[in-house]
Amino acid sequence: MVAERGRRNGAQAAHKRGRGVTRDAPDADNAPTAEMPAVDAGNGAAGEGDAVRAKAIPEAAVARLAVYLRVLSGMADQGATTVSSEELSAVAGVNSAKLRKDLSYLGSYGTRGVGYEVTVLVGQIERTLGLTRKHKVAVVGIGNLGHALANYGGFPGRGFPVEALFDVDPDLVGVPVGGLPVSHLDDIPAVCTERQISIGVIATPPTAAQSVCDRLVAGGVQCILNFAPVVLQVPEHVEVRKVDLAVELQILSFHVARRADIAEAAASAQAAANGSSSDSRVPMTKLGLGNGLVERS
Amino acid sequence: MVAERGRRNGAQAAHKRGRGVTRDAPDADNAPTAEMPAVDAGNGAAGEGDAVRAKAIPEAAVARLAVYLRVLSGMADQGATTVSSEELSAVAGVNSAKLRKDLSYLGSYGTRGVGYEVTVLVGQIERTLGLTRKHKVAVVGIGNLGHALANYGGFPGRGFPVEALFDVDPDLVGVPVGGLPVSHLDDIPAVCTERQISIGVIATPPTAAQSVCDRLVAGGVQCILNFAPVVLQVPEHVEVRKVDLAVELQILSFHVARRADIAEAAASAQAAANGSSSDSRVPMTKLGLGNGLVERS
DNA sequence: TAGATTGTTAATCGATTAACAATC
DNA sequence: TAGATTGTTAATCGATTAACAATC
Repeated sequence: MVAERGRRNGAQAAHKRGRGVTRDAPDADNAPTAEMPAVDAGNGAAGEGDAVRAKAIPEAAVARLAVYLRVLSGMADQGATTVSSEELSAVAGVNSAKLRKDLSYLGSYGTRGVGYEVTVLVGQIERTLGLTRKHKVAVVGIGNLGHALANYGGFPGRGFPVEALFDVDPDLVGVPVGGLPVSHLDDIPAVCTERQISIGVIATPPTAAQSVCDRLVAGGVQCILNFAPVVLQVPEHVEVRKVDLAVELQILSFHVARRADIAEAAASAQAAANGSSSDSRVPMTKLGLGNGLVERS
Repeated sequence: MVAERGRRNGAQAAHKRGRGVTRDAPDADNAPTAEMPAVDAGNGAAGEGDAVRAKAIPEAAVARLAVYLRVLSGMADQGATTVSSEELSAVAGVNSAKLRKDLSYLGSYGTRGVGYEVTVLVGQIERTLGLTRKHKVAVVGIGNLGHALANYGGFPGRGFPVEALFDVDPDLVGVPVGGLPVSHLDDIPAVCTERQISIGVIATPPTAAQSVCDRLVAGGVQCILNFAPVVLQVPEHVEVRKVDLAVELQILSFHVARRADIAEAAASAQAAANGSSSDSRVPMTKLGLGNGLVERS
């Protein structure tokens, strides 16, 4: 029942990620100090210039940087040359202070009284996100979703070329999908090593996911994007992101239900206000909605 | 450049969500104490079955509840009847205190010294997530991804039946996909209203997304799951979740890059330690991490 | 200089988690 | 009773954001 030793629990990392920074080394968590500090401490206080970037950009900020990048690219396409934090934050849908703080992780590329140069910002974000190099992708599980992913035009720019496809189905092996022939699951380690795949996308049924994950790791894959509804166990050095459709839908379901509850409460509160007082024991207090909540929307 | 009035910015909400709770009732937040304690103190264990749920479950906790539910269902299938927070948290990959706190939002369904009854927990989580009712889903954009989603077996259980499909392509309209005929984008409001769709899934190209979103909202859809890489503007009462493949990949890219930097830094620290000091000038500037002091424009 | 906007500080708010009293 | 485990408290940690000095 307990996670295997020597493996890191993907979900845990993911959850921690929510809270924090640079969560890849959960151990390094309370003592992140294990190896990094050695490096940092290496050049002591002087060490500004160093791999400071690597230090600590919160995961949430990284995700937002990717959004800013997209917005900025759009602006650049429309000929914008300069943008203020106020403008950019409005379009990206974040607080402008948060935006400036996020951008400050990149360094100091704005001009007071003026704003940011769009192209400079684009370049810096790309650099920080490591988009100046290519990351080869393998898609495992060529079902509906895998098929879609293999053909996906959405892999941003040409920075994430799909260079390997895998499936168990012998009928699929050898068949080209999106111009690339499908290989067998058994060949994952060899093919990934050979083609220098750095990102593995798992689009298999849940039962196969862990085994596929293990083979990807054996093939030297550094990061995994997991669409299978399972909590993957991976070694320390492997980063997992999870996209879970079921969870997304269930979160939405929760909100629908919550809203229904609120409406119901409002209705019975209304009823109560309309006269009969015998039911006063029920709704308001129970729901803990005492405040302006009701009339808000 | 600024978000339209009367609309809420999806991304902003999403980001806030990361930080927070039930943002809709910010008031009830700091003073839940005002009324609740009275109630709770009053009957302690009583009044559970109720809409207490509406109070304040952090979004992050909701997402985890969905994960617990999946794990518990698996355990139930394997015949488990009871589970401790320690076991469940290990499998779900979270801290056990966090798990207990999350479960405490449901009410008090454990037995000290024993643990939780699996079936009870499953039932309570389902109730809280609103899974006791059906949520009809519409998929808009029947391209690769939409196709996959329309056929997706992954929509959990039968709680999220796909009951409408839409696309702009006249050649697709009328064609059944996964047994359901595709309707035209223009019919979104009418069809959604008629079929009582509560969740809209947007799988269109980014340019079409906002307009599709507006029509879904016009059709009375309460929640949107957005796969298009755009920040959607929606009215207050509509909940948006976003799944952004590009952002996921870019986050992974960041981690690959960071790791490379760390390795490099470690290497040069090593080199430095080994004697020669002349190379200390290289990596720092090269990485452009000098706080931008030098090359400020 | 006057106006604008950045970059940063510090206050605030929320989420995580160790620890433990309650209690089965 | 002794052992186990929950539910909750309080300390801690991190993320958000208003506000403002720096400065273009």
